[in-house]
Amino acid sequence: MADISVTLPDGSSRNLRQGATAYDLAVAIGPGLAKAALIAVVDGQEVDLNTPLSSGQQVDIVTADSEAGLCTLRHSTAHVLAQAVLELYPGATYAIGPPIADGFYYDFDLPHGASISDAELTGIEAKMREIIAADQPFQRYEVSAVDGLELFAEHRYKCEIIQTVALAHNDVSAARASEDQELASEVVADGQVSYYRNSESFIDLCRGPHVPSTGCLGHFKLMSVAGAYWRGDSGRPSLQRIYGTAWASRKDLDAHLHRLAEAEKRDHRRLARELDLVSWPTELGPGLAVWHPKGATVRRIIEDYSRHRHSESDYQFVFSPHLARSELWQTSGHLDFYEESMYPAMELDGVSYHPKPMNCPFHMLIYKSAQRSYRELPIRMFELGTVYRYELSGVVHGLMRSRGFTQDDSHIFVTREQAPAEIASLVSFVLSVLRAFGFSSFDARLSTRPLGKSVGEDGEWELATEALRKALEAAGLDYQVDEGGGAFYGPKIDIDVQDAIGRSWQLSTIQVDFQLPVRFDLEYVGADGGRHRPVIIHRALMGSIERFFGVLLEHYSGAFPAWLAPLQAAVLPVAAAHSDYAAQVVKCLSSDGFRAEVVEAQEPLGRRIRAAKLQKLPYVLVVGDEDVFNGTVGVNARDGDGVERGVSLQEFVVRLQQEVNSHK
RNA sequence: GCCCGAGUAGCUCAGUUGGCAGAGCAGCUGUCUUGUAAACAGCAGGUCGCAGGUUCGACUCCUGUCUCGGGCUCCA
Repeated sequence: MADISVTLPDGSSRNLRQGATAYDLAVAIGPGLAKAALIAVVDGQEVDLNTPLSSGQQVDIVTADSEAGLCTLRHSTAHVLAQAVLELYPGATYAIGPPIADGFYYDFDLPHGASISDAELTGIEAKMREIIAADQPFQRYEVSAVDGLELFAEHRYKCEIIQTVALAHNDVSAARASEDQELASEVVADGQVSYYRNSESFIDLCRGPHVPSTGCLGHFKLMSVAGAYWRGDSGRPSLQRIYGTAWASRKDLDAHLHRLAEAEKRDHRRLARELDLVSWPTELGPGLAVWHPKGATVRRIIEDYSRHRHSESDYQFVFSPHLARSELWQTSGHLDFYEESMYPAMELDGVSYHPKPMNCPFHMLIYKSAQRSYRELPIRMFELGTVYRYELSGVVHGLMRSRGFTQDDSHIFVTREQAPAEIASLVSFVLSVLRAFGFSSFDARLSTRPLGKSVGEDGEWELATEALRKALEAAGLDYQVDEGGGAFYGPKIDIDVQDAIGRSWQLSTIQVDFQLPVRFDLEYVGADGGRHRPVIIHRALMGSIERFFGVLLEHYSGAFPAWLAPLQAAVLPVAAAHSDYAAQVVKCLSSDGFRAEVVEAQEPLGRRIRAAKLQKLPYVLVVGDEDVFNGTVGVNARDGDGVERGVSLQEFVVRLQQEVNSHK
């Protein structure tokens, strides 16, 4: 009876009748699996469940438990979204709708440039639920590109995709190098195109696979609507993009929505206001912030720590002005490659000046101020240098993306021979400092030469790129390669940290530069008495102090560890009679270098404690009659459970000191 | 820069066919003198982002503009 045999992931094999599909296999394995099955992976390729199997194939039945299954679920939900929108908005056309992290989106073009408002999402969602309740099958068809063009004749974006794919088929190498890979992956690649039919009236161009029917879907929510350029190109039409999230179960969906709510609570812009750290008066303009005393205290501690670490590691501290003659930026190459991000020139006494977008040229001039010997190298210059960059108005975002920010910027001048070892030690220095701030998970990215927008010789670029690669490998960091993502003057490593809720933030960057030494004609005298060109390594560790502060704020959700907290302890007298003693406690703490304040007994104790808790202070110390008599404090720790009465002041000081020293 | 959305008291937000501007919290004053997450009462607080327009009359409708938010593109 059984006339084909397939292999399962566990290595076992199973016999099936001729013509059996992947779904039949799932049924044969068990009813639970058959019910949960979404797609199959046959010999490494994802296919629909109704795909017939043949003998000798390796078959894996995929459920929503796996990443691939979840992606399919999201992709299929995107199709249902398209079906709903096309039904609800006659004349609308659709572009692409891929799965993304946590969900999916679909891009639409509405007739007469109409737009969809957030309020309309409810109606679209309702229509989607109707489609899901109807349990429509996703049926796959394959046709030639020519037939595809006819089938989707009314949908210009689909036609464009088909044409792109047809073109790619004619010239495979061109397709590989082109930006159209993502589009090509929408359909099959052998000159045929595939599409799916859900109902009489709805088809969508798609490579697939899809879940068997819309009834497999349902745990989703439409999140937002936004503009997006067709194929990500600001020169092309702007489409309406609807974002949604979709999960395998109600529970997963709820958990995701809960995470989003938690993330919103940690938004640094919200916390900055609630904790009185930073504000953005509109009088200043977009992307420009002022630091209030509490925020400034945290910032000062961050900067002092940075100075301390740099000092320990043989950096020399330098300063430079905020402006320089435009010729300097001409020499450095910024006006050729970076001008669109620079604040415009200002004329003074017939001379043109630009505000600085980077600190490097100044450090070049410092290097050049004397004849340098190989004995001096490496020279490591460090500056907390404030730079100004013209960021597009739509991208400024609190402290994370601003128009004025301070870099913890270093330029390290080395010989070619010293470069690899220096880079390797820089990577470990960077990681060590980041760890001191409580980050423990990192991702790195190696960015290579940007074609067309860079200077220098291929050989130099390769050498530098290799040195960076080796440093990453030596540090044991996982990294991805961003082809063409380098700066105009050299390749770079970027290091991202993951915060407490798993989000990634780009902070550190290490960039090798063979160009600036040439542009500024930098030299050193070698052991051979000859003149040689040094190599420069640009390095920002926190990147921008502003962004770093914002990331820390979100990472800790505003509850800074004691060493960073703007106020470490509030001292609360139970009644006015204990006020003098509270002042003594504060004086004692202050004299040991701690940050503490009395909160006088104008308000009931409970209210003052609540206020201190809302400010997320590490410690609230309550002092009453017993404490005055015994020289003790009542300790209410932010992270502890309950309160401790009668702790001697000395004991508390020791405890706080340990906490500060350990950065916990 | 582009698409969409939003700007009402320090903060969070109500405010409909266009007709005198509202609440809670915060602030101030007074009373209360308090032992671990919100005492009580009163007061004050506004060119409804800004500028035009429509209207007898605009927070409300229209236009422009600024700022903010979500995206796109870009990036530390």
